[in-house]
Order: sequence, then structure tokens, then C-alpha cells
Amino acid sequence: MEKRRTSKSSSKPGAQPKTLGAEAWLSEAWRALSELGVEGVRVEPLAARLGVTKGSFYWHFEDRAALLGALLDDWEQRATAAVIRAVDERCESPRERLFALIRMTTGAPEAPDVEHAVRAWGALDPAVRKRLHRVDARREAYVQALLVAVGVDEARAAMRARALYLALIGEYTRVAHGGAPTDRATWDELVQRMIER
Amino acid sequence: MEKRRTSKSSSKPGAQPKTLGAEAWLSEAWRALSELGVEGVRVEPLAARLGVTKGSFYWHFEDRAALLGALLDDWEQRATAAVIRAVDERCESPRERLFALIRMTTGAPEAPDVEHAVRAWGALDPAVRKRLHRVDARREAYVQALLVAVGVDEARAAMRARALYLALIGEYTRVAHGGAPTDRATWDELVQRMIER
DNA sequence: CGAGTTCAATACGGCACCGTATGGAAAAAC
DNA sequence: GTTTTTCCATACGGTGCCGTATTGAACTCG
Repeated sequence: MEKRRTSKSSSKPGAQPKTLGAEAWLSEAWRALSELGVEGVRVEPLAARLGVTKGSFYWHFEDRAALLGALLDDWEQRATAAVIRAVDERCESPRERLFALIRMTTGAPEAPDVEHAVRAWGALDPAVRKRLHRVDARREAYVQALLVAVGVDEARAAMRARALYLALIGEYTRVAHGGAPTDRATWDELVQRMIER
Repeated sequence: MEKRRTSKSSSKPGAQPKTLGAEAWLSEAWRALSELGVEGVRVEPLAARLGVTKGSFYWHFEDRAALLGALLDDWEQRATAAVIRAVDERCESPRERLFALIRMTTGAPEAPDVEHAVRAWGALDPAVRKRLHRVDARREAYVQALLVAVGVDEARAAMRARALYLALIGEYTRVAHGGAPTDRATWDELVQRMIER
């Protein structure tokens, strides 16, 4: 038959499968994306690194575009919900949540590369732009809500949430270039300035 | 002889030359870079857009790498000195200069694309990273100096200069994706917060 | 054990691009 | 007016990548 891409193997989590699954391709693709950008996500080099040939790839994926699409889906899901949940679980007061949010997002070691790669990608592909907009809007709204909860009035909160988020994007970009991460004191200073009435 | 790349033609500024110069290639390369990223700067497509063939390109440039190098030189020269000079000429008080600086940098319509493209490029090429570091350091130092001149103490000025500059990078990234530019009020709010004692 | 299913190897045609080699036309220098 | 220089066209070989087609090995299940 010519039906492929069923892929529910993987024996059991914990036993490394001697046969590749789609996730293996995905994770290699993530590495390539963050290190080389979208243009670095190529089928044959990926295959070489995985120690297989293209034959495997085209069994798991329709084509290269399908892989890129899968990357986006993966990112959009994890980029927002996970962080917000973690912050909400860990802290109570909105003030603590703000500081925790900044610490988490600026502390994750591989986040900048991924984030920057996706953004660089977005400058090239309109489909990626849309997702970026959604994610950005969601994150910014969350920050704004925290600021309001702290006591900043709506209008100012919107402006400061934007400012904070812009700085965060800037930091991702900066670190993605190998720049030294901005230290906690600087972030605290900024957040503090944004919080005050 | 096999000596090429002498290129001092261009008749006179004002008369459009019927024959291409290196600058024509450079400006097309800029467009490609900002629209498509480094990987979009390819010799043959550029030639097609200029209505000539590769033969022309390899007369003016050693190879593709030389073109990319020329782009970097061009950028580093214009990216810092020009803006600082303009601001210093136009305003007197450091406070005014700060607001003017932000307005100029966030107001230039093609700056975000160029800036973001160079930064995306920097994530891939270590040689580009170095230039980025230099430029970033110079810009940040300028902002810090302005903050100190306004009356912020050194330590805080360093942190706030960083924060401001990060936000600016973020804005470039944002706008490069087709996001709406952040409005003046938001910038003024941020700058104001960074200025206050 | 034989048949189907799952995953990968091999081999192929095609495209886009790089860089080189060589020749030609038009302008500049003599 | 011939020679030289300047700039571009044409043609070529080479590479890296995409996607398809076909075959084959290993595992699964009857």
C-alpha cells in the first residue's frame, strides 16, 4: 500500500528504539534550526547526523515543508502555556510572579537560540509571522495582567508590558549572538521601575 | 592582464552610469539581505534583478564572501557614527538627546529590517558576531553616557542603558515581522522611567 | 513458517547556485 | 585608428539539496 506516516512505534519510553521515530527527526531539526536557522534545516544533512539516509525521512514526513510545520506546532504549544503554568503554580502574589517570570524566561539556557531562530524565520515566512503574533500577544497580555494586578493602571500597564516584553526579545537576540546574559540586578531594576505606581 | 576589481568608474555623481558599479550590487544586496536574510543574498538572483549576468559580479567582487564582507563594512560604518552625530548636532541637553535618539532610531522606516537581518546573520556567523558586539557596546555606552549626564548614577545608568537598548533591539525584531511599531507614548514612558532619579 | 507491516538503503532525475574560463563590445588611452 | 582597459555575456563543470521509485531487512502477527 502507499499509506505511510502512521508512526506509533517507539516500543516504550525508556528503551531507546533502535529504529527512528518522527521525534528523533524533530529534535535534530530543532538543533539545526537554533544553530543554523531555517535554511540550515535540510533533509540530507539531518539524515547524515542521525546516521541514516533520506529514505527514513520521507517515510515519516511528507516533505521538508511538513517538518518545518511540525517544528512550528511544537514551538507554539510549548512557548506560552508551559511557562505561564509554571509561574502560576510556583508563586502566589502577582509581584512575585513577575519577578519569577523574568527569571525563568531569562534563565532558560537554550531558550534564546530557539526563540531567536523562530523570529529570524518569521522575518522570511508569513505563515510563521502569524504564529509569532499570536504568541507575542498572549505573552504580552499575561505580563500586562500581572502589572494590573500589582496596581498599575490599565493604560500604563499596557505600555510597560510592551516595554518589558521588548526588552525580553532583545535579550534573547543578544544572548543568541553569544552575548553575556544580562544580570539579574539589571532585570530587577527594570521590573522594579515598571512596577512602581 | 588578470587584474580586476579596480573600479573607479562612475562618470560623475548625478549621471546614471549605463554600466554597473560595485555600489549597484551592494544596494541590491542590501535589499536581498533585509528581505530574505543572508541566505537570500545569492549571486545569480541578484544578477537577474539587476538585469545582468554573473559575469558582471565576478568582475567587481572576488566571490560571494567578498560581497557579504562589504555589506558588513558598510553597516558598521553607518550604524553608529551617523546616528550619534545627528543626535549631537540636533540637540543640546542630554535629556532632549535621549528622547531624540529614541525617536530617530524607532522612527527610521527601513532600519528594523536591516538591523534584524544583520542580527539574524550574526547568529550564524562568528565574524558578524564580533562586529555586532562592537556596535552594541558603542551604542550602549552612548546611552549610558546620556543617562549619567541626566543625573543617574553610574551603576544605575549602566543597567538602564542596557534595558533601553534591549528594548530597542526587541522593537527592531518586532517591526521586522510586520508588527505595528510601538507608539511614542510607550517609548516616552519607558525613557521617563529610566531617567528618574 | 509465510505474509504483511515498518523503517531504511540505494539509485535516480532535476534544480539552483557557485566559481571559472573565455570571448566580445564599447569606451578610454595612446 | 589602433591598442588597452573596462565591463559584461556565454558556456561549462561541480556541488548540495529535493523529492521519487524501488528494493530490502527486520519485526509482527496470523
